[in-house]
Formats: sequence, structure tokens, C-alpha cells
Amino acid sequence: MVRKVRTRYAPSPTGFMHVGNLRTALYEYLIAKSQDGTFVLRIEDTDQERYVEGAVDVIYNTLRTAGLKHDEGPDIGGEYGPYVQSERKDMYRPFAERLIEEGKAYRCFCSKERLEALRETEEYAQGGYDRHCRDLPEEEIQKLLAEGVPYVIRQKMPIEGETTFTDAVYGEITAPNSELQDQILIKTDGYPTYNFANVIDDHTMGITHVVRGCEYLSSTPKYNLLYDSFGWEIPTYVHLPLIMGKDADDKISKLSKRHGSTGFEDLIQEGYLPEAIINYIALLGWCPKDNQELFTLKELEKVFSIDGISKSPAVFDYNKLEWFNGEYIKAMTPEQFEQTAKPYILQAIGDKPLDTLKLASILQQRTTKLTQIPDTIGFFAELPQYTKDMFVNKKSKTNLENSPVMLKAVYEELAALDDWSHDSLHDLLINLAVKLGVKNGTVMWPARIALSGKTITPGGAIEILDILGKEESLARLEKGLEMFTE
RNA sequence: GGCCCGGUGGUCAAGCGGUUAAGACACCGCCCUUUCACGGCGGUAACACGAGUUCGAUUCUCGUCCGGGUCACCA
Repeated sequence: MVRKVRTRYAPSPTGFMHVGNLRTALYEYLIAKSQDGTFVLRIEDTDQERYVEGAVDVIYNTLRTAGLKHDEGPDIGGEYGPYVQSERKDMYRPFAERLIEEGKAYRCFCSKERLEALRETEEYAQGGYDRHCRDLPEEEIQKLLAEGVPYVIRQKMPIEGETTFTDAVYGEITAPNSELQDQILIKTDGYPTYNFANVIDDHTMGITHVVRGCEYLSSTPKYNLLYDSFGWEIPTYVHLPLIMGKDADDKISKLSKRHGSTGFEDLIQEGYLPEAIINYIALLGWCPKDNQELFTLKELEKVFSIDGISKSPAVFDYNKLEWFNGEYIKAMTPEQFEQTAKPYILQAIGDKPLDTLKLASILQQRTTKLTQIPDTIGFFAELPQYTKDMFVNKKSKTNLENSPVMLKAVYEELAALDDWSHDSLHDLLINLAVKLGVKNGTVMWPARIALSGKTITPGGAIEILDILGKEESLARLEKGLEMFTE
């Protein structure tokens, strides 16, 4: 009988949610959901020195806005609680002691000073810890214990031979045991180390698939030795290829802050939509059978499978992320877009009484990043300084001679217009072009320049007139005209 | 340095012994259009290298090179 899939996302509360971690969480979520399994959240806070206030909330918030709903966790409980390691502190030690009794672990009384001195030596560089306390005589141990000398508990690693394990994405991996150090299980402060707590928790929580970045590939044999020591079933390992970043010199390395915004929060701040981020990172290291690119989370839950996970590292590409973002923006209803764009629109126009829905409508098809919005519509709030030569446009057949003529004609027609609506504005300008015997662009270009002070604008002359309103439009046209009389 | 993993266009990637080596992003060109964008059409561009195995290797094996990861009382 096959056990029901249980995966877990086990972040440390550092206050920062890196996209690499998010992607791991995503895959864990998807592996569980695609097989009708359970996704567990566990907080790994065994490092008391690194504790950061409010960091746990960052994790909850990220998971929530990303849409990755966990089925068990500190905030919602579950049968396998508690889900915070510091609250499980007492359960680890007995396991370590059991290993001591069975001769698979030992107390190490070496001081930090001794260890530090050891690190300076050639010997350490080659073999690591010298296993000084591995075979301490029993009476010596009792004596040190009685004296209250602080100690850690270390696992006895095999000195010879090799260990082989199977990873669901990388296949069979073999490493010599001589690489393995007698790793610490319990620290002097009584807390378990990450590796130890991980194994105990994963087993006691019934985790079936251990999904993590492949930086853990080389420490996996240690984990397995632990599982074996306890006689526990080894979980299915799913190691994920790393996400890389490219720096200014095109050098590639593990994605980090120097590569730009690499935290989920940063990306949101930059104007990316959560759905777009999720969609993009889902494809960073995984590919569906049919090469589909646009996916909702729900769709991913259906089609995700481990065999589509890639082995080679992927470079994070902001270009592609932005493309996804644009796709998601375009797919919104006008109302949805207005709502999400509103803060950015307001940032540009302040309390000017402009129609935000109309502004949103000219923005939607051309916005790929929310943060572009203030810049692109800034001219609505205030006419920027511009130069006369901007009236010249070859394609529209405009020049310094005919531009003022067009401006004047447009001004006069518009001044007489009562029904200031998109449709009548449109008809008026098109008819004007016909009347003057010129192409549409010859009328539209100078008007748009005078109205916006920019050669590139969202929307055309008609949309801008409509949004600006009669009074402001006429004032701007007049101002444009003045440039030619000076 | 030891050990482990990886190596298809600039980027993400399909491919799993025989293909004109897909697709997407980016880039370039054309069309559409009142600008830009959107959209449509088209284009440039890749199997790291060297030996094997095989009738035949991008695909399998080995070596080289390159890249990355890892070697804590951090997670």
C-alpha cells in the first residue's frame, strides 16, 4: 500500500523570503496537491541567535499572497504538532540519547576553543573533526559529566565504505563515507542542529517526500545514516536545481540580493503580480509535457509531476518575469486592473479629478510592471517641458510649418464642441483630417504632442483629450500654439 | 583542495540512437495603427571539446574543460 503523500515546507524565520525558497515551497505544495497529498508548514527556529522579530509573519504573508495554502502548521494546527521546532525542543534529546546507548553517537566535550585551534591545522583541513571524544573511556565521561563540562552529542560516522541513495530527480548518487564528519546532533544549548531536527521531524510528521534545494545533495548521506540508525524508512528525496543570478559582469552565481530584487516582497514592491511570479518560478526548473507556459495555480496542481523537474541550474530572468506579468495584467478585467493600478495612478495624478477607470483602460494593454504607471501618465497631472522639434514626425507628415496650422484648426473645432465624449472627439478629429485633406496622423500628432508634451504616450490624442477634459485640453493646445508665435 | 552535481541559441527549455534540433522570453525586420505599446508575420542564434560503443550519436560510456554546490555548536 502506498502512503499518502506528505510534503513540508520548513523555512527558518529570517525575515526574508527568497524566490529560491518560495520556489521550493511551490514545488512542495504542487507535489502534494498533484497527488492529493498534504502540505505541511513547519518553522525551523533552532538557531536562537538568529531569531528575528516578526519573521514568522513574513512567512505566513508570503504563503498567503502566493496562494500556497498549507494543510497543517503552527497557525492552523494538525495531528502532528507542534509545528514550531523550538516548541518541540524536548523531543529531540531522547532520540540522541538512544543513539548513545546503542553506540551510534557519543558525547563530545571539546571546547569551542579546542575546535577553533583544530581548524587551523592541516589535519582538520583534510579530515575535519579529529573524533577526539569518540572513544573516551567511560570513567572519563562520568568525570566530565560530574564536573558539569558542557558537551554536544555527535553521531558516529562510518570511517570506510560508501553510501548510495536515490534521488527522484538526480537518480542514484554514491559518495564515500570518509567525507562524512561526526556531525553534531545536539548543541551545547540543548537545541538540536538543523540536520538532526530535520530528520526527527520529518519522520515523526510522516513526511514522504523531502523536497529541497540541491545544496543539500551532499549532506543527504548523513541524513540517511540517521534514518538507518533509527531503523526508519528513508523518504523520497526530491532535490531541486538551484536558481542562479547574473551580475553586471555576466558572471553567474547562486541568486542573491546583489542580483536585484530576489525576495518575494521585493518583487511585489517592484510591481509584479503574485500570480505572475508563481507562474514564472514554476517554470524555472520544471517543464510540462506539452510546453504550456501560462498556468494558474489550480492548473499547476493538476499537471505538476516530479519527472518534469530539470537537473541543471536556471538563471533568473527578469525579462521573462516581466512578460508573464504583462500577460497577467492583460488578462484582467478592466475593473480588476483599475483596482490594482489605482494606487500607482493616484501616485501620479494626486488629487486631480481625472477618471481613473479611463486612465486604467489606456494603461492596461501596455503595462508590464505596475511601477511603470506613474511615469507613463505623469503628463496628465502636469504638462512637461517639451521642445518644438517634437512636432516633427515623418510618418505623420508633420513639420514645423503645418503643425501650428493643425493645432489652430484643432483648437477652434474643439472650442466649439459641447459633447466632450470619446466618440464625438473621435468623429471631430477624423472629419477634420478629411476636411483639410491630410492623413489622420497629421492632425493627431501635433495635437498629442501639445496635449502631453511627450512623443510616446499611453493612448492617442482622442483618449488624452477625453481624459484631460475640455478646459485643460484647450489650455494645452493654446500653449502649444504659442511656441510657434514666440 | 576533497567530494557531489550539472553543461542544447543571450535566457528558460523540448528532445530520451536516425528530427530540416521544437516552443517561449529577449533581440532584429516587416505589416497594422493618430505615437509608443498591443496584435499579426518573418528573421538572426544552440547540442562545450576529444575519444570510444554503434550502420548511425545532441541522446550511451570514458576523459578533458567549464560552471555550480558542499565540506560549521547556520539553517
